[in-house]
Amino acid sequence: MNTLVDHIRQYCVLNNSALKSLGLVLQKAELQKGSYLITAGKVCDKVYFLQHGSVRAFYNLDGKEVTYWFAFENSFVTSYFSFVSRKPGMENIQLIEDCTVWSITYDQLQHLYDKHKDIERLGRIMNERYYVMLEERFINNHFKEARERYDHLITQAPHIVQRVPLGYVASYLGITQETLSRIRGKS
Amino acid sequence: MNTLVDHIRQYCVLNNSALKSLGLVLQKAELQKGSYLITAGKVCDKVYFLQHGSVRAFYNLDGKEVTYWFAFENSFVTSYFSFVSRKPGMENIQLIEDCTVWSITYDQLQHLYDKHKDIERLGRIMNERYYVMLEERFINNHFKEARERYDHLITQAPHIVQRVPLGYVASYLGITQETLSRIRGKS
DNA sequence: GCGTTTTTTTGACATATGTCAAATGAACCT
DNA sequence: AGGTTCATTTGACATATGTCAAAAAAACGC
Repeated sequence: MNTLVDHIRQYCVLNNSALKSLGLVLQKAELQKGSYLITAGKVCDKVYFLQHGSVRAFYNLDGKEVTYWFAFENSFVTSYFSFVSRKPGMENIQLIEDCTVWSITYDQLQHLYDKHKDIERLGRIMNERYYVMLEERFINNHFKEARERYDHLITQAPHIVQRVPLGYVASYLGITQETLSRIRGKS
Repeated sequence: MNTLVDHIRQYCVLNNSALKSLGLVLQKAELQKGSYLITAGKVCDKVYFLQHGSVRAFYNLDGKEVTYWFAFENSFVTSYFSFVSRKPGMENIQLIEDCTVWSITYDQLQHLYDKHKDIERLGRIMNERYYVMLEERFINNHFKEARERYDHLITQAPHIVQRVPLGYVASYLGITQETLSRIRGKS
């Protein structure tokens, strides 16, 4: 759990009482490549912290799997829309590699929010940070050509290309696998 | 200020003490079409609540203005990245119509966060909601064709097409003005 | 109402990306 | 090592969208 605590410290400092409450509810799990954290059509009931491994989130769009983000060690993972709105989501989150995760349920988290102002603050700040990351991604993808998006990816997040099958990466960049293959061939 | 208070009530309930503190720091302003709330290269120091009117946010990319979102009455507006990270941003926010706005500075807001758990919670919940909205937009734009994006826009947010010049809408959809014009011609 | 400016549409053509099918290459299992 | 599966590349062609220039339409000021 120390990796998680270290990670949280980057966002804000929690007092000991908050840390202790958090420690009491966190559940550790080791999961296998290919299994799912969340599947479409269900209400997402947990937030996960990824200690080791990687996952992808994908939609089914017109019968095709459309991967739209990845997460790696030291990040939080959930089906954001579903978790926040308490409605069934459209997304699936699947392990790309074997993972070690820590999880907390929605009710547990709300209880921590009520009980500890520090944790409410942590939630507020984390939401801010994750918003900024999504915004950056949005701007990059929306206004640049496929080639530029790929170049940006290999400089900003080379681990994605290294650890993720090409088909998923293409989908992530919003292009077909063939186009990505051709872009790579010319670099 | 009542519109703002009503709006906030959609997210969560504030106790009277928090509401009073909020009322003490909010500044009202009437601004003219064409003027700017925020310009590129500066650290954004305020969050605005838009009571009347509309604004657009745009980047300068290779000498071209690229509009990437709009806001209308009853919504919050800021240069999210810059406001949160306290760094200069790349974005400009300009009034499309005359506006009535309420504003609060970064320091004032942090002070309210410290003083009132209710307001910390409001911040946390608002961040969640705005994240979900951005995510929805991201998914729509990233994985659908221009035509579908436009159709989605006129059903989900017809006021945008009605109140905003076509060039800005095209940019928002990630296409050129000519392409948008042709799409409209065929519907 | 009339000229001026801004916004939107249209045309001709260039380019980027998608689609489908097949070939190649890599990983995996026994 | 050989066969099987899965991942990636290549080819030929279709289509969507961009670019540049000009025309048409709408909004604006006097």
